[in-house]
Amino acid sequence: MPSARGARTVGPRRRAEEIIDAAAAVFAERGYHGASTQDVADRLGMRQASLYYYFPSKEAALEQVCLRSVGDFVERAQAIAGGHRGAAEKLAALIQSHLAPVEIRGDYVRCFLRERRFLPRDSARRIGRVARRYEGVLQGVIEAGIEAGELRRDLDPRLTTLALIGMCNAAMEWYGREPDAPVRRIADRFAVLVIDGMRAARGATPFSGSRAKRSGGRAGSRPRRRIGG
Amino acid sequence: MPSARGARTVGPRRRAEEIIDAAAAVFAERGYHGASTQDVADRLGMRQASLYYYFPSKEAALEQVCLRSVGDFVERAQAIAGGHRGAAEKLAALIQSHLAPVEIRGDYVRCFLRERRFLPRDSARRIGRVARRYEGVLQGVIEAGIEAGELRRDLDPRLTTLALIGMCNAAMEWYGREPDAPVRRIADRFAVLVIDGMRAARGATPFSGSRAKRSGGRAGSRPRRRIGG
DNA sequence: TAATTTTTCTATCACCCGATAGACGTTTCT
DNA sequence: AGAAACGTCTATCGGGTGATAGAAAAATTA
Repeated sequence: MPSARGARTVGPRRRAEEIIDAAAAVFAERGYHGASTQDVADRLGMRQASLYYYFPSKEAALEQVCLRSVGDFVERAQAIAGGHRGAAEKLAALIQSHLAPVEIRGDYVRCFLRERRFLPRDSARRIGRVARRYEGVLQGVIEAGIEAGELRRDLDPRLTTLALIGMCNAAMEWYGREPDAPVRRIADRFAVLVIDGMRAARGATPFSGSRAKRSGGRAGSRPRRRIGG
Repeated sequence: MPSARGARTVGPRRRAEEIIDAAAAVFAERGYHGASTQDVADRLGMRQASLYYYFPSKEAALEQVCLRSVGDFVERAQAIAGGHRGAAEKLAALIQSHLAPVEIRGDYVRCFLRERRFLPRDSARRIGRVARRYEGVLQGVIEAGIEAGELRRDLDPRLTTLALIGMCNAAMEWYGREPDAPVRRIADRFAVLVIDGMRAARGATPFSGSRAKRSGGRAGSRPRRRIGG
């Protein structure tokens, strides 16, 4: 039975992943700069210096965490976007897909969202590219939906994409603290919320008119009443 | 002419605010733990030790930043919520109000959003109370809107509130990097996006059916179909 | 079992960080 | 002008940090 020194509790390549797991957990909890390599080592029951057998630097560990976090996000999104369903359905599926990892990879995702900016320039750029590609997939679905007449023509695809992603990312923060909010439920509610707002109006008049107002009088947007459908 | 030592460039109480400004900027850029008191001092052209004339600790500086960030958020929200307009209008105004500080207080707000969790327990709790009160104001507007029949009855007020806030908070992150996206425009788009999704449907069919597809009879909450109206 | 490789350990370093103490220049008050 | 308060400085300290070097234990291979 292995113990004390040179112990190997698990398979050969598996140990490295355990260490990344620990790093993700610690970074997510205390923040990259707030966490020390000692914290990571403690969580693994090993010595701080031993970590450097697996990683050349703390930054490299963060990079690994972020890379695994980003993982197959893009691929899954592309798979959904490439399907034959309507834009609304695709978006609902994309929301579900975006939110899903919070359960089993919450630490990774949170770490990515909050600590990615501390990566060295090179890896930051590489990861940034992936993120931008992901945004592009979403935006593509929205643009196609507009083109097809399924979504409102006055949508700003870029802002809508960012709104959607931001909303989901925010959920990563409070997920687990909110009672009665499993991923499925959150995803469903989010989908209804924004997708119904994006749908091409059937009979109703969009809220548009009231927006750019406000310059004249008081702060508020005096809304004109909607004409019932 | 004041210079070198003991110089006072500005009024008596004003200096402290300059220092908080610098702290906010530095904390926002590098993160609380990633930023050193030296960084703050550099930005002010003063010595690191001199900061401690104004603040007993780095944590105290962070607390000040967060307190000022939270500022009059709640009051402004309450003012809007207390008005006599409809829920949709109030929400649009709330979005605008929420987003507004990013222009002149971006550093503060970003610092609050990202670094608040590193505050010592006591101040974290105090600030947490403020944040929760703010959420409550928004949620109250939504609940009132539902009650009044202006907003969809099947909205989850809590999740909707969090979605709204999360969407806006996310914008704080990318604001300034997105071209052609002044606050006003973002606020308008966001308002259209979610508020139209929240409105009590007049003719349109909600999206419910297509969502839960993919579950194949899984645990999830089978979304109940809305009865139109 | 002996040799080799893999993994962990001990020991240590150079550095930076937050914080304190006390001197010194500046401003304000009387 | 003299005293008091204010604001900044220099100097320094204890402690934690990321990282390196090399010994040693465990696992693997021959």
